[in-house]
Amino acid sequence: MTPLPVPDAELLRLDHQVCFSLHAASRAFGGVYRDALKELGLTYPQYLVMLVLWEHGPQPVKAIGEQLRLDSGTLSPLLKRLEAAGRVHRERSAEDERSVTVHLTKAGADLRERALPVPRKIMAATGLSIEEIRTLRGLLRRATDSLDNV
Amino acid sequence: MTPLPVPDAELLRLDHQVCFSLHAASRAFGGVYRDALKELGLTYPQYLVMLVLWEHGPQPVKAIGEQLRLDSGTLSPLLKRLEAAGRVHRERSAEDERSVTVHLTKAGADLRERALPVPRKIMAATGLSIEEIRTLRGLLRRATDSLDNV
DNA sequence: GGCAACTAGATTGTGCACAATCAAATTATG
DNA sequence: CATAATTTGATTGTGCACAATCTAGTTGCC
Repeated sequence: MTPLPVPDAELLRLDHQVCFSLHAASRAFGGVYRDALKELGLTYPQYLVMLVLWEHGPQPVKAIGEQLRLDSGTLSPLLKRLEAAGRVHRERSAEDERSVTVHLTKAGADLRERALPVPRKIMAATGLSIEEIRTLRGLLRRATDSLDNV
Repeated sequence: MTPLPVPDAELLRLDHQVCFSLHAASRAFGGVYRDALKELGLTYPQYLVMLVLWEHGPQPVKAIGEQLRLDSGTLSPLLKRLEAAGRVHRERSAEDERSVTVHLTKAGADLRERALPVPRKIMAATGLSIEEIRTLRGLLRRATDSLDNV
């Protein structure tokens, strides 16, 4: 079968829909997380960093950046704010002095307890089923992998 | 059937996946758009504004903000940059002097021609089929609508 | 050892997102 | 008409994203 040709102008309109949907969704999620995280004193990207540390323990800035695809220009000031807030401690490695290892403080580790109910709130707020969330995550992941290899 | 109970800790890990997927996808799209738009001299959010103007013609800042869910704190400086670049012209309305109408300049309107091939490039770069893109957009839209009503 | 290549972070500068606040204009209401 | 409430943008301040550049430390190779 021959696919129907789609004119450029049509695609421009569809693009409007798609890229806007993603942009809007990203900010809508951000807004709800912002509210949910306010009482924990975390911003959304800070929460991402904490999730990494809660799950995988102390690790260098480099490793955090790779998992979240963030560079040092974003992470350095973010980690300094987390450190100023007493959530983490940064420590230059003894073996390789170029490397800085980020540890949770006691307060940072304790914060995990209060973060536990957050995901359920968010998931409920999306109005999507677990199955749909899996589908969404799968499509996003495939798109991201593909886009990253351009 | 009774759904299996999912422990909080499990959800925290899933949350890691979901919110990170969205965040990463948003930035992955952003990166590819950034490259595609560089030669047009537009940033991604500026492109969103131009899409709105190309599609719906001159309109007040308020209307643009509603369509893109952006407030004046974001739009005001963005529109000033677009105006400085000669893409748009801002004009205070005669009937309601609180309102500022944004018009395309000739250069801004002409830019549409060069933007036409962009969506096809992006769509190809995602590696998703048209059908999958529709599914993705649908899920994002539903989640966004739901999240906005929290 | 000595020098080049590389790596980890930090810094700087631009632009976006959003909350809070303000000014000016318009509309509603008594 | 006069005042209050609302609406539209602009401004300010904080934080994130990212490119470009820099420093310091490490590794490879002769």
